[in-house]
Amino acid sequence: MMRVKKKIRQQLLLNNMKEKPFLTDEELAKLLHVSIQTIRLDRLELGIPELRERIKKMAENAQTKVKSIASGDVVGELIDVELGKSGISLMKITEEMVFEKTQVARGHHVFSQANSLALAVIDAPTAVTGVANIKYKIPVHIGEKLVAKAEIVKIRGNKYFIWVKTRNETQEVFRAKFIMVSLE
Amino acid sequence: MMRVKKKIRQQLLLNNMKEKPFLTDEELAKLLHVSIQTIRLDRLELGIPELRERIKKMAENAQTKVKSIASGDVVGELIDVELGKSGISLMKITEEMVFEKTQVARGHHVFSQANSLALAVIDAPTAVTGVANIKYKIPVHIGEKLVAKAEIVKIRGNKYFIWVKTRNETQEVFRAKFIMVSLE
DNA sequence: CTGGTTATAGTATCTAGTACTAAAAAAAGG
DNA sequence: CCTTTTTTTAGTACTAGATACTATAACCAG
Repeated sequence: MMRVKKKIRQQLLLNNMKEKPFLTDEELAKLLHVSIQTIRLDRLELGIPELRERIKKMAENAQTKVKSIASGDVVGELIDVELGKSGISLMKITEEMVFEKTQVARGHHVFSQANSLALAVIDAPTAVTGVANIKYKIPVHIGEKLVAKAEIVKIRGNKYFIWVKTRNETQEVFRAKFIMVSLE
Repeated sequence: MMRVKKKIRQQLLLNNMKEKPFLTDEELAKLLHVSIQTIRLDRLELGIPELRERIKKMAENAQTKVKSIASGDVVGELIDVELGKSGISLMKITEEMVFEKTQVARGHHVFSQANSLALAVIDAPTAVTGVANIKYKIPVHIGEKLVAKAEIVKIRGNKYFIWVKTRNETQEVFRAKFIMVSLE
């Protein structure tokens, strides 16, 4: 029944890789009670690269990820902005944005897109959100592309009144009224 | 004038490390036109770890970072939750949350904390945000600790009316009224 | 021109592997 | 039960990218 045992061991190996990818062949060998050579054969068969390569890849991915978060002054992709008037932003709902259970997007992501857009359309050096009135009309799911449209409806002193409406492919899913305040 | 040259070279080395930390001693040696040994002496003096250690650290940081994002079902730290009644959440404003220019927190982070908390206090399997009424009272800066308190004020059918008030060390910085809708 | 700093050279050693060969052990088939 | 095949273990040579250490060369200044 070694044929079964091997498959099971390789499955265990794969699981281990996902959970803790920092183990050397030696440690893995001890963990699975086989020799180092067996581990290496298994890695070869399964196409799992060596520890250093694994770590390297993680570090590389990390770099790009950190960058994309750091440069995340704006949530969503600004498609078109007419400063002081209106703007359009696009955002795709990814795996990280949804609840595992329901695959429904966490509310604050939809909010973040709208809030970022509202901020982007203001023709002022620095501004903060003052008031927001928000309505989530229907839940948004993974994979959906959200298009948010912002329109400045009124400016009074240093206060900007902005409407943002967000649609998915077929209908309006969210709307918000912001009052943004420009500083200084 | 070798004394000056050395300092300059070490400064160059540091800059290189920041920009592209994936270079081996050998590549660095070629880049700075010195021998490998010189590079190693410099690294020793400057306390720069070897390539593999550098990569490892990046990968480790990445993992914890990814985890904290992935497990980010809840934004902020839940200190105390009385299901169906009230809850308290703590969040520290970090570098990534603020605008570079002003060091003021982006509005959606404060919102996210409140929204997550509102969701957490509901005694229902799944719920989404329906409506939110938000007021940012004063801008929040890097390093501040935000304490959000949520209170369920009314339940009508599948609708939960929740107040969230967020304070920093000294005053109230944000308040929100949520209507959350439990699904099914 | 001599002394001290800075740079280079070279060797032994380490880790976590690859690549390869050989042999032992286990399981399956007949 | 014996043979064949599969699986596992053992062992050697070699690699990259280092550390640690010693020795020597180059330079520059007083």
